[in-house]
Amino acid sequence: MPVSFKIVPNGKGSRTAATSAMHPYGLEIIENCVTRPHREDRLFCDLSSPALLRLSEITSASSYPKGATLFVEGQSPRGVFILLAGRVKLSTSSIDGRTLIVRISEPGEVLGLPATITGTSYELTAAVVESVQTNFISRPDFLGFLREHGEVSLRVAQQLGASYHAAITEMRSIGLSRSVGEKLARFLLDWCVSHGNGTGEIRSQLTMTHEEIAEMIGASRETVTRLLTAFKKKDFLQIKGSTLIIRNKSNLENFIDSHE
Amino acid sequence: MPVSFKIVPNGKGSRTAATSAMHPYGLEIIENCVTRPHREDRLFCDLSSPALLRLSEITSASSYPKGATLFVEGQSPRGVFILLAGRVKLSTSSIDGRTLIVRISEPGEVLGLPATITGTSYELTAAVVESVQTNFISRPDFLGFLREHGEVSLRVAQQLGASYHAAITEMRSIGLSRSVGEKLARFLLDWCVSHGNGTGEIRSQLTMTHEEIAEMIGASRETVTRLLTAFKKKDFLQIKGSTLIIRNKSNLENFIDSHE
DNA sequence: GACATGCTGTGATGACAGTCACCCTACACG
DNA sequence: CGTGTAGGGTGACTGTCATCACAGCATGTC
Repeated sequence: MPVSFKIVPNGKGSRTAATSAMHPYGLEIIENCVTRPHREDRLFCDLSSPALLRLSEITSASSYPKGATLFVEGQSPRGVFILLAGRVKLSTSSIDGRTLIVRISEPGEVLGLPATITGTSYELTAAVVESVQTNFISRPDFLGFLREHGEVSLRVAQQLGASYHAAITEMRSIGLSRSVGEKLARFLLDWCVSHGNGTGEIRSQLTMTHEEIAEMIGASRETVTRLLTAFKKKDFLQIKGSTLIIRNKSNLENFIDSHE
Repeated sequence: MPVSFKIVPNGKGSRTAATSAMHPYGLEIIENCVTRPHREDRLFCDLSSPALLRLSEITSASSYPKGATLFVEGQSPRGVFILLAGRVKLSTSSIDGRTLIVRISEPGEVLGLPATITGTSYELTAAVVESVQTNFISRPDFLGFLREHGEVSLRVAQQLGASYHAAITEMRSIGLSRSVGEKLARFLLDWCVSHGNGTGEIRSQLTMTHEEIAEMIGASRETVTRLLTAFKKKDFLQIKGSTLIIRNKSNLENFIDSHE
């Protein structure tokens, strides 16, 4: 299967266009890399041409519908998935079905990297929430590639470092909050930073159900509902359809600080 | 100052044989380090001699007394610390002084790696709890070393992957437990796995105060005290001085499962 | 249209655990 | 030897939040 690797020159590139645009084939991550510098997706930008060539040989594209799972917690690692389009929910769960959503991955991210590198089982389950297109690289191919092209290992390490950082931040939020309200407020502010429209704006699409939010912050669905209405009453925010508008960011921040 | 790097020979792999057998594709790092599978300290075993030589040039030894801090959360990364002796508490804290202990590091581990690799600020604070000896490598030296010796980057990546894995496990435990009792039980069982005497024994030194345990599992000191006495009453465990004896491991495990 | 299904909103209830308050012991240290 | 400090133990009280239960309100589907 022919796979092309575009190297996109530095450009402005509206962020919304980047995400909504479809990525039929190839590692257009490169494009995302340039337009969205803060994402953890620099794995394969700017490689030497032999490396890119080899990469194209070991990469295979595939798509998955909503509801599919790329891999399951505990499985031994088959390889890495480079997310080209769609969104994937990374979660872990206990025996009784309680679930903790660790992250919602977006195009440009690489999934399954830690497990593939270390050889230990996948630590999370990757479930498709919006149908996705991926480039897959099998573990043997990937490890071979890293050995041949040492430069890439460093990138991989950086990527893993960033993931670690994110995990610690998440732990802070879950472990150090006094109340669920605090966690929710933190979550909403974080969400607007990463999914807002660029300039630190306060309006963004909230594409999750209350249930899912609850699973992200470790609370019950009802509590999330109640807290959201409480925030609305206090005029911290507004919700129109799936659009979340933070009306009073500093109040929300104060709310966090006041109880901590 | 002369610095020696011990190269650990292949050990007899008892129950770890299963895991190490799953890596047929080279990258023998994991296999090489069969002896203590749970420690993340493989970074510099078995390097080529030029690499070792270079490493000795950029490494500087230093010691710190109890109470000292190697680095503080939020600082920009100066470099990595290789822990030779002593123990270090890795924690994060909120503005009001509440603290979450993420990990107690032991000899062989490398501290500050994610921040040094990514260039972002240290995500944790490293405080000495038992006076330590370290080998320090400054960030520029370390990055230069990685560029020169590509093989090492892969090890670094594996180390980071392992750290990520540990962080996720920690998050699971904190985020998915229904009660504090559950978290404590999990913590105690984990502790005995990593600090027990080898063969999965059920007796180990518990070198932390109730306060510190509380900070590890995100609970209050009083609750930890009460739960420990409750566990004693139920004859799950015994505490003599600083020795913890799990008297009934399966009961403790059942206790976890029953409420989950 | 009838029906099922998924999401949101809300009340009542109760348990868990954090907080405050205090006491006790051990141990270091002048 | 007294005194200070760090750690452990316990009771009383209270707030938060999970749980159950059910009721609206969309959406899709037959």
